[in-house]
Amino acid sequence: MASKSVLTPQAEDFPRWYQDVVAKAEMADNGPVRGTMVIRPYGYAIWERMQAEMDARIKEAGAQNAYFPLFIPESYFHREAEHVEGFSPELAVVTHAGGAQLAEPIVVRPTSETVIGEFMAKWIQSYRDLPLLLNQWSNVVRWELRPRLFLRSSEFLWQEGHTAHATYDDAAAYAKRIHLEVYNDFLVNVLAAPTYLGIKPPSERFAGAINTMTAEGIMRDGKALQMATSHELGQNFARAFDVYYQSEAGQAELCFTTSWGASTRLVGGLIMLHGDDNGLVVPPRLAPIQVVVLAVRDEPDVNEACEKVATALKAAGVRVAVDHGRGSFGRRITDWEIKGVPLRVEVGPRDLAEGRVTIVRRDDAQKSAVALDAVAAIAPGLLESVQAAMFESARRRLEESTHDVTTIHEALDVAQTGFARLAWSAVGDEGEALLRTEAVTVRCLLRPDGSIPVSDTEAGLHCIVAKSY
RNA sequence: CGGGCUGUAGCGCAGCUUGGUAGCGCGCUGCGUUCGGGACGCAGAGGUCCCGGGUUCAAAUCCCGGCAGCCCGACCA
Repeated sequence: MASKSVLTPQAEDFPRWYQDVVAKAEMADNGPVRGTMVIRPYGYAIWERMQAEMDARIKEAGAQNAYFPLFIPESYFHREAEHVEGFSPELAVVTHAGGAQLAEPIVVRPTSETVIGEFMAKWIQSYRDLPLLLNQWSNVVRWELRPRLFLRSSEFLWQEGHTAHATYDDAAAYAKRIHLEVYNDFLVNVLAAPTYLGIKPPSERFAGAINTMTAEGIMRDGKALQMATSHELGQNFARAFDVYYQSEAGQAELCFTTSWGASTRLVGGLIMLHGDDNGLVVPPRLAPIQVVVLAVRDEPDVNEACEKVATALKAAGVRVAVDHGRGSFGRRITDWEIKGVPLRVEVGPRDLAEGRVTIVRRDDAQKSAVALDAVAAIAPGLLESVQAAMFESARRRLEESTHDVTTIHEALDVAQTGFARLAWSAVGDEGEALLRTEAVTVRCLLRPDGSIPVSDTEAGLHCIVAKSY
């Protein structure tokens, strides 16, 4: 009867806890090839919810979905010097196909700036064709040296947006719009993930970008995770792929491009941001299953009441699952807790005799007795309050884990367990080098009021320094 | 690519020192009893002991050579 913990406690061994959650919540398995990942139905359902929420916001921002090939000619990568230098070490390259060696090796895309640049050049003729706003949902391959499920797999799923604009200002404004209206809106309102929004220092920029925006979240072990990123590519890729347009004045002008992405890494972020010693905790607006209706006993009366509650919840727009399977009640509770379903409705003969059921919140384990007929009316509001409480508690953790310091050495100290915030001018190249000796990096630069700078050369910038995934 | 470690049932491991019938826990199958916080009994299924070679009457065990994986660093959505 007595339950010992199913998962390794976070405080004992955080990485082990993470692996336990991924396995026991049936989210993913390691694939047969090193670093690859099999995403199981529950993990994929969560990703599909992320996709749906982000896709709607991307379309709202005016971008259209398209699809470009997995295979890219190797020569494309050599057209942008920084890009090839940055990505070469992690490319998977096809040298043989159809039983023969290929004349030119084919790269399995690590990202698609190059191939999309090639086609932008074809499609853009006039200023009337701009801006061109594209997005694709795809898989990409990066041969990482130390893979971890969801956080850093050799192959991962993501969306990558690619846009072309007539002016620098228009490109910069669009990249920022995506960062705020797609990513931050999703992170705050769906994932309940507070982050620091800022720009990367030059050393951490995307290979080929002139400016990279990031959203840096804090995980429960105090490490940072980049949750999404938006790049201003300037004219670098446009120049490499001849993306010109004819202006109103009839002149040939080079476009300005952007790219931006969010990946299945967010699933790993979800686990480490909200998860506790009992498993995953999924924010209600994200959850593929928002409420599980649980029969205490597998008996006709109880099952009938479960179906009734579930039907009412569905009618109220709630995503619901019913569990009147066999097996002990305790075991089934534990399983649903590990999966992080926000609300559990327990239906048992004892409560039922009084016309009641018990509702249990996943986030704080609070139980309340509710009239059978009132569940559907109460649940939506309760889900919203769980959502709000989860964001608030994550926001407080972020705030309490961030410490203002003045020197690099203090920053190093703080970064062992959390985030250090200090003047960017106090860091410099030597400071960054020193931080690196302890696996600490500058996560982002931001203005004192927390807003996103235009460039790293702005005066008076702060920076966030931490260990990261 | 440097340093440390490990390959035995689906998963986690013992057995190896001292060679001799392949084991334990969890999981899985069947039946029964259970079910308000990981239930229990009984009966079962499941193995190229990472691969190749050597020593030996006999190798999971000893020797040689491969291969794979994990952890720590450099890289990274």
